[in-house]
Amino acid sequence: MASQAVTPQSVDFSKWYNEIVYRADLAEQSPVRGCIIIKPYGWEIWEAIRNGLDRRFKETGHQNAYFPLFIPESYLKREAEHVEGFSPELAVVTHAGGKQLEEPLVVRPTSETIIGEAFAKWIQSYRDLPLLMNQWANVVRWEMRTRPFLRTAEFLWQEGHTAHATHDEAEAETLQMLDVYADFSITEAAIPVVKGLKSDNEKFAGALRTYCIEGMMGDAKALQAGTSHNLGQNFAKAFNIKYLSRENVEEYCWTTSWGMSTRMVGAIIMAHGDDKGLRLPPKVAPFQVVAVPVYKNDSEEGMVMETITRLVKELRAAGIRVHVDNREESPGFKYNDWEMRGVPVRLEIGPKDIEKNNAVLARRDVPGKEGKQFVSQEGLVARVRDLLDDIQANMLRQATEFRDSHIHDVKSYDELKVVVEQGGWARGWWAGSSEDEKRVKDETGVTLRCFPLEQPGGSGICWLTGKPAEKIALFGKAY
RNA sequence: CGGGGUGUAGCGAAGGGGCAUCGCGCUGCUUUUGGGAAGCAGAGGCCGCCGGUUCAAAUCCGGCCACCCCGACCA
Repeated sequence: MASQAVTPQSVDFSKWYNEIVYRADLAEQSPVRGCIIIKPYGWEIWEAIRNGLDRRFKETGHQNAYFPLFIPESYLKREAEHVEGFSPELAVVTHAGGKQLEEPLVVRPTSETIIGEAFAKWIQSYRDLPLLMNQWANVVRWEMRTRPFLRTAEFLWQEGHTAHATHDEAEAETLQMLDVYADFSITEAAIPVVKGLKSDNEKFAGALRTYCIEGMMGDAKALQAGTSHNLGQNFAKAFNIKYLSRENVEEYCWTTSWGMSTRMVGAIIMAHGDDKGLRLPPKVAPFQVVAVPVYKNDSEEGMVMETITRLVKELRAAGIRVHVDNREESPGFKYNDWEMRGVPVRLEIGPKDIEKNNAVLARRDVPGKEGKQFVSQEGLVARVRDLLDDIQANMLRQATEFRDSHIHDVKSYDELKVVVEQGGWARGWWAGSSEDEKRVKDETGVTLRCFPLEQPGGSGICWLTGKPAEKIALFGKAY
């Protein structure tokens, strides 16, 4: 009866996830395998993510621009590691205008190369640095296995691209944007992500270092929700991005790139959903409040709708996103429907409430009668606003508690295997090679998610190799 | 690309040579409505595609295509 925050035991996520995406009307399948049609309700969640990020980008001095969808194949080939990393998943255009093209065009899987080409022209002097750009775009990666939002053949994202005079400036930028992602995830998406450094195995093709934020989903699996790369001088050298220094010496730039995608919509679904459906954090919810009228006949309908219209007007004037559900369905149906769609607060108004000048508020994050309260219509706006804040904070708290109770310290391979069995992340001292990582993946299915930036200090013994280790690493199953 | 499976109404399924079926959903009307309502009347089909066998094919045979699940890639 009572609906709990999701645990691996309560929901079969593989079935739950797709069903919820489609039933909640976030998206539907497209004629092309692995692509999705994002429907209005899903799009508005993405827009909330977009707005949250874009505001932060402006605050950190980045400008938006747009670069072409098509990239000459030869561009990709200029950075050896980059082309090797992306080749298997490229979509390539060979014909256009009724003719075979002289050089095939790649549909961008990411834009480092074409933006690098532009940067090379734009940057002459140290006075042009740093160059801080961002673009909102779609990219295509022909993945073998896809899931709506979490991994689609085409996805939407923002990709930031910057150029700097020194390694340290580029590194500072990389870490700053990682902080931006973490701040957004925690304060708006209510997902307590871990900031970390990727291993060489998992880093971006062509990068010096890749940082990431990892979130724990409701099934205790890990999802990389954003990445920030320090590209070193690799792309600068491949694309000839040079500047003349104050000392009149020609130098290669240091570049960065960073991105967050529509995968974040999937992260919000997976991190917060329960067995009744979605639970959306108020800050990203398309509708923060849904008003459900309750009435028996036309005269009651008139009275109820009059009250609702008045209250909704007040709520909207206070900047709260409200939807009025006046469909010809039973109230019970609507309650379940909006719970499934994850609306944080439901406002019920019926004749009995109007008699007492009351309203009913039900919160999505607290299940059943516990979450339902009868309140006066006086001061409703302030009450709803407080309630939304409380829900936002409570959802972050729930997700944090869930995450922390599913991270386990391990000192041996056997202990790690127990964690894999139970579900969760294993945290332990790590001093292993890429081959060791691959072996662990083959044998258990878990991968090295990241080296968290917050390290306890000191040193220890690697749980696999027994070698002295300087760093703690997180291992977990990934999406 | 390997192994397994499925294609019949918008969705989910039954039917295995002889009128194209059922449930949900959809449309209309009526009664309902404080936690997923009910009755009546309707609409909706290239039975994945191409070929073969047959008086007759959704059904049997051959080929093809698409999609799903499990492995190798990934924001």
